[in-house]
Amino acid sequence: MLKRGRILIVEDEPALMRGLKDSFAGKNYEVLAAADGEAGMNLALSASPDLILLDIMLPRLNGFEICRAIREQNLDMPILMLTAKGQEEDIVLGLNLGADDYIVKPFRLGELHARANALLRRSRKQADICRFGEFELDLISRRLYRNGSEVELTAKEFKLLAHFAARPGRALARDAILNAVWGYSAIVTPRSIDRCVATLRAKIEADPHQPAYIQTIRDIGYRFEPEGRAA
Amino acid sequence: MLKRGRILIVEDEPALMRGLKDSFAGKNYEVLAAADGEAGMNLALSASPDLILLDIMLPRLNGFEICRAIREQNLDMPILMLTAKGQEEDIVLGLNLGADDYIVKPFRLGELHARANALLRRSRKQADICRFGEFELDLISRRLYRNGSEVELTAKEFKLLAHFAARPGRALARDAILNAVWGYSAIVTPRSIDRCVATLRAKIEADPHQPAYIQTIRDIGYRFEPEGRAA
DNA sequence: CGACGCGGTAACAATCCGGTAACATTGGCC
DNA sequence: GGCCAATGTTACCGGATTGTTACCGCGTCG
Repeated sequence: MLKRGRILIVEDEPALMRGLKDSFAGKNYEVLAAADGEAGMNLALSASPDLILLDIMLPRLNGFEICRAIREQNLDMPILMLTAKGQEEDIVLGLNLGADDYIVKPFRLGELHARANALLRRSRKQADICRFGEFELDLISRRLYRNGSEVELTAKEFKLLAHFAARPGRALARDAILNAVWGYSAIVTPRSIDRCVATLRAKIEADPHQPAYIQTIRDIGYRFEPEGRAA
Repeated sequence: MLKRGRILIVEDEPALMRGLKDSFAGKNYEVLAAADGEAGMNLALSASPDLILLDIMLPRLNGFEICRAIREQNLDMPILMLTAKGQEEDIVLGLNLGADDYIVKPFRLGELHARANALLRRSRKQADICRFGEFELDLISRRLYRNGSEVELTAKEFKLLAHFAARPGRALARDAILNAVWGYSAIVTPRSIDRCVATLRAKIEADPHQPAYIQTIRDIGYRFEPEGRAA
């Protein structure tokens, strides 16, 4: 059955963790769990969840540090802080570090779900089908069509193109792309990205030497132009 | 002075309205105010604010109805509900109707600001454009347009121009520019900056010998005049 | 077990800044 | 008006960055 989204829960108290896990799993979310800060950080970076529920007082690495580290990596999944620390300074600090919402224990489960949904709703902006030029990228069936006929993509190519298509017109830094598509821990040459872009261009560009969709910005990275190059 | 964003406050209690207005205006937001639901709805539709602070119990049209109506119009500015109704059902209802956050009176002003900032931060990522003269500098797509047609810039030129555009009308010392644009540790001739300014002028000035935008201040550095030279 | 395809690295080629140097010009100051 | 310092201008070169090709390891599937 199709999941509504992947949620990472970082919480060290076993009872609460179990409750959260069950309640979100019961609502048909895919749940990832981490009981300490380091494990949470690793999962956040490697599993690219759609939402993170983040406790603050955690062993090894606290929630504030995790939050800042995630944002420094240019990852922008929503973060909902979930903690007993209800002082205004803590709330302000958490939100300023890049959290999107902050809820104080003890909380009502219904409210938590509603807040989680609100965050997911907003980030889920991305439609299931992206159209650009004469192409259709179907994120559900993971297929790309050009004027109705399929263009076969490899897994990496698809992920990269989906990343591009979700960020039309924006200048994307090479390292940000590497983080998002390859994962933070991937130890790959910066050249891998060129290579993947090259194969993608070969498949979607009319003239790969004059790319209309995937433009390179020297010294920066790439930019995806859904309407093709205006020039 | 450049505003950080346009906020619409819909609140019927005059004292609270005044407090909110002052506190946001003091933080350099542009504030729109509405004292009843209908006025709020009209402003939401016509003024396209970047954020709406929405009371629920309002004369004429309540906050829930406004929220739903806005979302039905496919407007997606963030909505922060701000109300004395702290029952879980109300919170869940508000969030499910399309609100992005919900804060219960009495609230702490610092928390409200932090939450408003968090919402703006997320939605603001969409556009960051500096205008000057007939130019538009898009910091997101990293492009410069003159009357709609693109002017190609190199990485250094772009960085330099962005630096200028962010500091309109100010005399900028040469070494300060070097620090900011080249980096504190760059070991370059002071002439590099002239060179880069020269290429920039060649691209944006009508007559590079009579620069209107990038003026040199002898013995000091340069000054960027967004409206062109008054003389 | 072999073939194949994906995805990565390495090596090479082409390009493109961007820095320096050298010279021209300007402007201030006496 | 002339000298000097600061800036504009031009030409050139080196190196970093990206495109491209070739190759290889690994997992999958027949």
